[in-house]
Amino acid sequence: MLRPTSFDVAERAGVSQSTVSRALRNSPGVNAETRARVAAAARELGYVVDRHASSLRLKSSETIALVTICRPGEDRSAINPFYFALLGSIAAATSARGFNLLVSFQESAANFRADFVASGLADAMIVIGTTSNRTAWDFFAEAQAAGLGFTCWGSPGDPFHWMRSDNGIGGRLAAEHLIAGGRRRLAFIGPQRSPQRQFDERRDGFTAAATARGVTPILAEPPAASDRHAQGVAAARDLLARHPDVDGIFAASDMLALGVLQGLKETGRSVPGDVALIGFDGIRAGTLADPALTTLEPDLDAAGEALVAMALEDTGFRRSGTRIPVRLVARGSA
Amino acid sequence: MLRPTSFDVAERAGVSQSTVSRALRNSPGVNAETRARVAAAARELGYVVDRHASSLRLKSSETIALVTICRPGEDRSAINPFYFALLGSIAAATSARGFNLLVSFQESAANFRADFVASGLADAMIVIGTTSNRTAWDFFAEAQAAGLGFTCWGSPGDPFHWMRSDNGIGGRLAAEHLIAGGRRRLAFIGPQRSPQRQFDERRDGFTAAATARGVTPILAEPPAASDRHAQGVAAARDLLARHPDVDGIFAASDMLALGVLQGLKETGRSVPGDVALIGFDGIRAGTLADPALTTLEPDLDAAGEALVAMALEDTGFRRSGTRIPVRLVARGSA
DNA sequence: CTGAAAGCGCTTACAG
DNA sequence: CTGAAAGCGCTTACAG
Repeated sequence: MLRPTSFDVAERAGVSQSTVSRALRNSPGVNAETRARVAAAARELGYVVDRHASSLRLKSSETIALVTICRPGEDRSAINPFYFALLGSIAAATSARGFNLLVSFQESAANFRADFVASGLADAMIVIGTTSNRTAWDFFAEAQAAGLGFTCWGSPGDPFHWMRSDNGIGGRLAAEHLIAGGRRRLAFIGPQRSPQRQFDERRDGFTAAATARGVTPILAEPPAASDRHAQGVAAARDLLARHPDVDGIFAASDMLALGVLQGLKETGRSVPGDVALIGFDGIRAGTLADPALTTLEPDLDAAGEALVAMALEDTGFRRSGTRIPVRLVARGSA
Repeated sequence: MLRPTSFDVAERAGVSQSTVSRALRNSPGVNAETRARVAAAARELGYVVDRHASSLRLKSSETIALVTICRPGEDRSAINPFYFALLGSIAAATSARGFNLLVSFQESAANFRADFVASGLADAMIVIGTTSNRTAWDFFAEAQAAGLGFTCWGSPGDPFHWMRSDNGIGGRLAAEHLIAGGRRRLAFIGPQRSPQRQFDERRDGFTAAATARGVTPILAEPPAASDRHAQGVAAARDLLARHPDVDGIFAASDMLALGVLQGLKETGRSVPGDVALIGFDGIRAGTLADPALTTLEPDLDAAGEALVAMALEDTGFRRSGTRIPVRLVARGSA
């Protein structure tokens, strides 16, 4: 018998198929002794409930679909590790509820898909990933408009149900930390025209806090490049060429900051001696840098839990705009 | 209408439900005009085939389950990035076949699960992840024995259907590269008693090639620590204390190598000046190190494709023991 | 080329 | 507390 059914278990336990179902689902009103006999029969046969039949009947699959948007043509190993970490925390939150996680990496029209809930495969969908793939975000905006709802990390705003870090506070903490360390010639390096609001929020929090302390930061848009790291390298070179006296930099993300770090070294600057540097995201690679990267670290466990909770909320009621707390982790670079 | 069914589409298109099913599945023998009318009706209603009903009927879910074994208590962001990259390439291979990917991170008895295929949720299961969690691998060995088969990356051997890198060749390439660079006092740093064979293979390939060239490498077992990076730091300190004249190190993995790099710097060694260093895995963080890490990089696209292909093979016929090619990527550290 | 009908394996309202 | 039966939404053999 390749795959036993509940009828096979019923026969072995000497009860009806309905009783097997009730016993295995821990429905109330099943005799304890009967329940035990059914459990034993199921174990002996290696019986496992068929999830398709069960989900079809219950109209609920107890699974979350997670879409991670990538850069077109990007190697999978080049995906920003922040998103892998977020994926991991979403997986943890999902499994803590006994849910399954369906994962999909999408980058172009060739593999765009937003119908996981419509097909019954998942009860809710979460979208995370690079902010730089506009085509992808446009696709998901259309999907949302067509009724294929989802919750996302760090979105452009209103049409989406979103969640993001406490970016403004993170920016403020960065400014305070740099100024407390005696830095006065500050710069922010980050995308200024991203479709997503998070970078703007980091910049604005940083600028406001610095300005309040009498410092006006330079704002630097990183040049276009293959990825954030390459952008960081180039941005550091440009910035130092134009403003050789900069002594404190806040980069909008860790990958960008790691590039900036390399760029600084290449232009002969010591970190943190000549220039103090702070990133954002708390990715593991930051701890491996030399010097280790000081960063703003969002509480990823909270993020995963909140994303899953928000996604599972009935479509009618979703609290959009949840903020995930961030903390400054001071390491070697600032 | 919350979720239209094929009956709704049938009514709108003025055909029977069976015709809708045939038209949407591109079954042969459907009039072109009928097919178009059905497609239009489906589009207008936003109809998507219910995958549970479909899978139940077809007895195939077109999904792969991927289990990633973690260290107990390990933070999700601390998972070795090699496994995230492998996850990404498995996702790519899966989606290229039009399959879905169910992802599960497991670390202890609290969340061990191997019944994805038995429950019909997936057509096949792949297991990857840390070699250091023996409890987990024991659990999966039992599952395998109980008939819950799977394909895994870098396994202990015979009871499993496995696939791994061409570790022996990688070890040889490392030895050749170090010796060609003039190094003579070589060491291998890596687990010597791992339940998995991969580290042994890397060591043996390295040792054999070095010995053939008249060099006998020192073999160093890294001390126990929270993760590979921490092990690497400690291992470098130990090794240099005992053998101060070592001038070439091959570390069994990149995370270990990154730790060794830090340990070398802490003991005042320059890399590659005093000591040349080679890792294994090709993780992204290696490119961010200072100096960038020379490494043996497996072809992850091939690995993902092969893992999926092998897992999907009929249970009767599985070619175990496929080898994934590796290439030496020379960067700054050696 | 198309339709009526059986059946995939469950869950649960209904009856006892 | 337990059983017989309906029905979740598909796919496809069978009949026309």
